[in-house]
Amino acid sequence: MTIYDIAREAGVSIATVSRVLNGSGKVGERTRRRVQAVLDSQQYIPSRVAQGLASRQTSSVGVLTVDIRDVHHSSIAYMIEQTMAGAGYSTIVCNLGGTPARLRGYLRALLSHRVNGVFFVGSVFLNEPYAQPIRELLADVPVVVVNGLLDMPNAYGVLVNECEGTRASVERLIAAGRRRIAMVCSSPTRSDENKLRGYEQAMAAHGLETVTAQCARSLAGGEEAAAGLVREHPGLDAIQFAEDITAVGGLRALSAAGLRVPQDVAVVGCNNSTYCDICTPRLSSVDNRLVEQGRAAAERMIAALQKRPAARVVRLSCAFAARETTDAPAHGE
Amino acid sequence: MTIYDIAREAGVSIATVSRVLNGSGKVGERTRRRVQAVLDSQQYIPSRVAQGLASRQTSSVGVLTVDIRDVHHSSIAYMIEQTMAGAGYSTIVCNLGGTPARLRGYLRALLSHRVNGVFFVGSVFLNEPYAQPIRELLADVPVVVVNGLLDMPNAYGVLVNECEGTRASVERLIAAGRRRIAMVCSSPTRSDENKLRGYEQAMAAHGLETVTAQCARSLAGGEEAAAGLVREHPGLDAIQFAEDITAVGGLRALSAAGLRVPQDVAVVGCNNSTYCDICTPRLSSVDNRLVEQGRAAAERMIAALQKRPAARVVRLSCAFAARETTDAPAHGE
DNA sequence: CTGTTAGCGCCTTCAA
DNA sequence: TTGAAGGCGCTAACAG
Repeated sequence: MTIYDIAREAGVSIATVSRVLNGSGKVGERTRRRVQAVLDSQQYIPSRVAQGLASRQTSSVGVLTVDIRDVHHSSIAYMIEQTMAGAGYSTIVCNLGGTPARLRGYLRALLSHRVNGVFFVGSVFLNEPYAQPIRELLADVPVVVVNGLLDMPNAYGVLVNECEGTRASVERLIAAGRRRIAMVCSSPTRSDENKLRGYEQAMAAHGLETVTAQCARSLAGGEEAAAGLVREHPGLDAIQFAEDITAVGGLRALSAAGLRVPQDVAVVGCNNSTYCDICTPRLSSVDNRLVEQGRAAAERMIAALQKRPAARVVRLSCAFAARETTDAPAHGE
Repeated sequence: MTIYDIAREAGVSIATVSRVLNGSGKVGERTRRRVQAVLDSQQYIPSRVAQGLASRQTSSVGVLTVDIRDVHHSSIAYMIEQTMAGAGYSTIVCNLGGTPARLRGYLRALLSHRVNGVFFVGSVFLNEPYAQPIRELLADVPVVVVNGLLDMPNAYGVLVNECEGTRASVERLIAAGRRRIAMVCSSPTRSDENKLRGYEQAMAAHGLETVTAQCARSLAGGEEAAAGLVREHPGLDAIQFAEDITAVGGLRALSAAGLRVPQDVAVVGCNNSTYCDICTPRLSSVDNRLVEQGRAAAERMIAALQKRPAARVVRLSCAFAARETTDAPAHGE
């Protein structure tokens, strides 16, 4: 079924069919209705492939993510897909894995599909080994990084103030009387750098000594890190983690070490994921607004695709999700 | 940059360029090398859009899922994407949500993109409100259901023996001395029906009375269900859940009711997801092999795409992931 | 082994 | 307002 078939049956030319199909150009009311009737009765589905070839509009976008099994990434990808679908775009998802090795391949695939835009989920993509191929290959389509901004003219970004969010979280711990607070990072990204900076600022503001650790981004990683921390820093009374999953691991280690949470050690994660409600005790977490990140990214992309003017950067601020691993807030919060 | 540009620069015709591009037809070694050189130097990326229009091979597939944020679905989608990518296909994902309302729209979008195949993740798609539009619209491309089989000639499926897996799990509980075992289902799907059947078979085989409950597919749902169960069935000593997430909720309710797990009540989930290691105590779970499901589905699709003969159905069997919410296995396992 | 030539299904001037 | 005609970039006979 092609527009030729429709045109013949409606007794018009394909140009007219095309016009009613995408509401472009002037079409007489009568002919429009006649054509539309045929369109409906035939259950006609236009070929985006042909449309794409002729107009360069493929109505598709690509989403590059490290691993969609990660709740963090899947919730952003979900919002992107839903929002783009609402605007008539289909979403191609790519799971890159932990290294940039397959990045070029995926970008070439997306380009060969002539996607109209590309999303990058996560600040890893700001690292040079990723950023370089991106700048090199993606000069002609809008690019939006979720939680970051690439240095290229066609790039847009949504930035979450994780530095401030973490600072506020640590300030909160301090306000609750915690003094020996450690921070555990788990990935070499801008995002983690910002969180760390927030932690350092809060500690510095109160003249407190910092204690930091690095670990693998996994339950076991967080477990090890926390175990090491409490072993080497006996008086520790709080730990701020850069990820919920590592924080959950931390919870396990603390429990194993005979420490009570939050009485002896308070714990805070980051991402405010489902994990927070699943672990015991329920994990308090810095909420970096994944849902809003995803939606904002998609909306920014849509604006770019429609060449609507809009800010290059969308800024979001974190919230704090208080649960059971931190002290109840002081009076008046 | 098109094959015309390449052809001109290499001093050959576009047909030759096309041939070396997809290794079809005979091409002299010398010319092949010459063309290839130009291809490389120009960083040429063929347009799958044009290829798709000319050959109907778009090198893309669609994945319909209820909600990719669900770990269950995302791990299958992940495996599908990775496996398809390995075969040169891009994956378009669609999050349908809990009702079939938007199904037709998504199918039309996929069809207009002329995807070469479609995956359905989850046995919900076997329910008639879903199955009907699928049969109606998807007669011309291979369709594979992950954990189910649709009744149409071009459909393939991977089936996990969840009935048997659940039966084995319950048998295991019985072998450990449990007698008053309840089962909690959480979605109106074939999958849950099978699990329930397995439970019933095991109970019947030992002349035990069944106790079943239904709940929302969420932490709170499982929590409520378990709370109700222990309230109304005081002697309960084990609960088999159809999902990890509801089992985790159950854990919370049992703890709140002052019951110890597994001493007083043993608990088993299903899916063997990351949740199992995050909750406390760690959840034992029926492992329905999500990874293998995803991979098998993709491999089945690839076979269909290449018109390679292969079984219409791939059958997988469950395993059991023993953790802390069930008794240690009896000697000799 | 290589080139010529139709399409594939649709968009988009340009005329009428 | 409507139609005719030339691409878009590539594949696939069909000739040579």
